[in-house]
Amino acid sequence: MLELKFVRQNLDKVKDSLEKRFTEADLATFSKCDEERRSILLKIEDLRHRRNVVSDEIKELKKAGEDAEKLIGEMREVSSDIKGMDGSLSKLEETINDIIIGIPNIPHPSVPSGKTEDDNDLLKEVGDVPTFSFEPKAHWDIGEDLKIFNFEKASQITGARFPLYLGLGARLERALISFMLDIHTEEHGYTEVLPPYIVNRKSMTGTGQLPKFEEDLFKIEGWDYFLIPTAEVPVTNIHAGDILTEDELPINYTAFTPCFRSEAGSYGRDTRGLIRQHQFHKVELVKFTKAEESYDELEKLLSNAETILKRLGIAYRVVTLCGGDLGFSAAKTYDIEVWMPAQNVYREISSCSNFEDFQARRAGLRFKRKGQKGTELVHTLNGSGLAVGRTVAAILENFQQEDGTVLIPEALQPYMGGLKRIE
RNA sequence: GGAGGAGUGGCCGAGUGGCUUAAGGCGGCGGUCUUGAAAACCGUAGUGGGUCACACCACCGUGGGUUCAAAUCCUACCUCCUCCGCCA
Repeated sequence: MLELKFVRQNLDKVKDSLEKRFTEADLATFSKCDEERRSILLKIEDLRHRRNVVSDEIKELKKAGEDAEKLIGEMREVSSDIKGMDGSLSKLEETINDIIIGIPNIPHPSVPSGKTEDDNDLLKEVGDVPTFSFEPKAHWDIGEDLKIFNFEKASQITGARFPLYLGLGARLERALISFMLDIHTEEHGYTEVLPPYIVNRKSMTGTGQLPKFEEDLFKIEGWDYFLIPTAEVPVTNIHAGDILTEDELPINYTAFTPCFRSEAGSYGRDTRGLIRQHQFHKVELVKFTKAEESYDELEKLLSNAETILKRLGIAYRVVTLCGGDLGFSAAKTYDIEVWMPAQNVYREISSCSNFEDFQARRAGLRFKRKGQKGTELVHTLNGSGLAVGRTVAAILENFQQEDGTVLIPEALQPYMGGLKRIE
């Protein structure tokens, strides 16, 4: 959420931002209600001040044993006036809040303009795209042939877009999770956390999934709880409402969790394989930093996520998302896209974002600077490190052999009990 | 699920209608002393809104209510703790 005062004083910037994102917000209503709110607030505060003063007088009169009925009668009216104005005030505030909570973050100046993913800026390409002497198969065919997953059974158990890993498939998924967590905790200095997989409405609002994107979430019937679409939500909310000290920052967390997404509006897209599922696993990286450090930390975050693909030896590229492709809460996002030989395309496998103080303001994430009065909002960042299912898909496609077997990347072999090949 | 108890500033903790615009302590910050530090002492300091700066307003888990006046009374809800029951 943007600061009320910022929106009031920077309407042009907000308009530019909305244009860059190809989205809209009712700024006219905002301005109108904001003005009204301030004039009413002024009157209310005035009346409250009067009430405070006169209440003191009443106290004194009563103590002196004198009659205070006249003043009490007067105050009775003042109080009822206040109550009436309070009602219209909260209505205005609700309207203002509804608008402001629906305004997306302001993109960082370095964010390229553009409307769709085709307009994203290519930042770099890393690793060699493999060449095959045969027609490479799609990962769902490889996996079904090796009997390491079975999508038909999964949809029999639940429905479309759910995974069922078997044998070495399940083992591969588990190996990758440990592999990723070990690198991030032992080499990159992240603290491992295991958060709840179900969160309340407040947490979802804190990180920006709500109120705008409720249709993308699975809601628990009979509860105001939701399945998490990413570990970002519970992990960022660990410090909701906290006032941290300067020397606690930066805080780096990594968490493995399942993720649940309704994928509303994506019917017919990526219907086969592990790319787009209602349930998938992800190792997430989350950072809390001081404002002046957040963009350096974003570069570190990106490089931490890249390390996983480098160790596995899979080719990828990094793009900077354009304004139109940028997520609601993000000020800047890098996507890591992994090479998928069967489809001959790069597919998103990680998204690394700086939210600046946008989530911090919603969730109340603050810190105190040494020797200074008052508190400051922290900056929050997160990125996938990496999406596990998509990594499995990438391994299967990139390391497939002509005989249908799949070589296991050397770095991963210790996590597979020394196994070198799935056959 | 049943029965009790509790939620107050960064932390601990006092406070049952107006001498509390939240006591006291710890921690923080500034200073005195010291070669330096510690200790001791003095001072300063909650969070947010508002103002050039003051003034002023709000905030004691959350929302309603009573009252001229609410941290304090009523009410609903949330969270935590203890005991009992059930359970991976």
